[in-house]
Amino acid sequence: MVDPVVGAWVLEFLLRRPDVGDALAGELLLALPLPSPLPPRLSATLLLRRLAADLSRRSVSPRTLHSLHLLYLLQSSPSLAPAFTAVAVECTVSPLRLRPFSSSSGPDADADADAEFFDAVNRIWNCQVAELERSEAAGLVSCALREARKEMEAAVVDPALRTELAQRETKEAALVAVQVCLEEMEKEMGPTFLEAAADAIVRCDCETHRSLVVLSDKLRSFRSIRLEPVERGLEIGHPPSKIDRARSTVEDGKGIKLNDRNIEKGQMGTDQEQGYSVDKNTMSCELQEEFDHKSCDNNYSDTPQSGQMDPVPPDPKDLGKKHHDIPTDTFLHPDEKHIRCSNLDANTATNLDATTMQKPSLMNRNATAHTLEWDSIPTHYGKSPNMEKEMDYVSSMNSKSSSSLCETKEYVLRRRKRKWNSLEEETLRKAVARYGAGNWKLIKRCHPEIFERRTEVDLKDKDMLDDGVYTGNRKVV
DNA sequence: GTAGGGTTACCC
DNA sequence: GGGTAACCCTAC
Repeated sequence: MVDPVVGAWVLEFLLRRPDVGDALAGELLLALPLPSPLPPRLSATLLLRRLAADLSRRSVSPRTLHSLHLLYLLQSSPSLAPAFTAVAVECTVSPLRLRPFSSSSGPDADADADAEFFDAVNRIWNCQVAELERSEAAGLVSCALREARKEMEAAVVDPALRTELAQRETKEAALVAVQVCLEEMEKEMGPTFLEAAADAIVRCDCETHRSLVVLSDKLRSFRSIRLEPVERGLEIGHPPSKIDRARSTVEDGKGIKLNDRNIEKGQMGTDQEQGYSVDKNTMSCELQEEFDHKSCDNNYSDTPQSGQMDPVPPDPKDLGKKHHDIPTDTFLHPDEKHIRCSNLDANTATNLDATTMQKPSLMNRNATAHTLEWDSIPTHYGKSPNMEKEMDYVSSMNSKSSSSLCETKEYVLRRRKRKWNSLEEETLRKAVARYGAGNWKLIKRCHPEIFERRTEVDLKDKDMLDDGVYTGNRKVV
């Protein structure tokens, strides 16, 4: 069994080799045992490879933007800010180039392109960039970025400016900026750990030997903190090794895709219903889900190609956080992440009480059930893996205490009823006017603080109520 | 993810 | 007890 720390060294070395293709890199990432979270240096290497892959395909996408942001958090470099600006502009402007040149295509195509542009302006400039300015990554916010933001916002109300932007060579500028950034950052990173070690051995450089020993000790102590519980967990359940899993995936003909999307809702649901959970100290499955959950999932749905490493673009709220420790799963395909999580789940589940395992799904409706309210709202009904931990029961029944009610399984949990305040109502009204009714997910995402305690369905319900579409539960015809 | 309709809690 | 706002479920 390869030591995870050694696995990280080997992977870093191989990823820097130009003759190791993306598909092979993907297999290596999956097959090699690695520390979790990944060491920053390896994370940076992965992100640089991701950027290189984008360049080779001449692709500039929101993922490129996210890679640059993550790189900044890992290793700030002066070349990152210009690249970030150029990529942000290209990601915003690119929908405009889809507008038809001939008028025969009709106004609908124009409107669609404009709508995509408006959405990009909001998502990238109003959310991501605005949040960057308040975050630890504020160094990415240059004068050029501010100027670009003003121009993009001006283009929202100026059709002529949109036409002019559509004709600009923003893609070429972004590719050049990323290329420059890539070259500079690779230069700054210097040789890989293994290369440095090899050099030291060849030159018998005593000082470097000492530093290698110190570094090695540090890495080992890091491993002992983060990985020992995982190793213990793996011993309990005897799951297939990562190499086995990688092999079976290849044999299944699925190939290995390395991207980062949310764990399939259904898959997680199955685990929750079975009462599986993952110890926070053992693995970052829950943290990963939180990381995923906070990610902007709209507009990043382009299918990744096999063998690419695709970190997910961040939620604007997350832009202010340091992601020096990027979980291993950040670079994994959802299928593989699920394999990893479910294996660990199964291991952890062996320690669970049988009664916990048999707990019925909270989503099962019982017509005779009484209702309890709880304070903490899951973002999606029944989806929170920590639902039981988060529950704050508020009994609405005077005859029974909360504790006695909790002991039965016949009670449906219900959120505490909260009246809409004027700020929420006003914000919703404005948001509907701006984005249109029906874009509840977008509206919630653009006002996360105000609608923190509201679900997308709540927004819809409130809007319909205010519009007089229905009164209470009676639809107005 | 959203729409439509059902259920529940709250207020008078 | 009735009206209604808020919440929930489920089909698409």
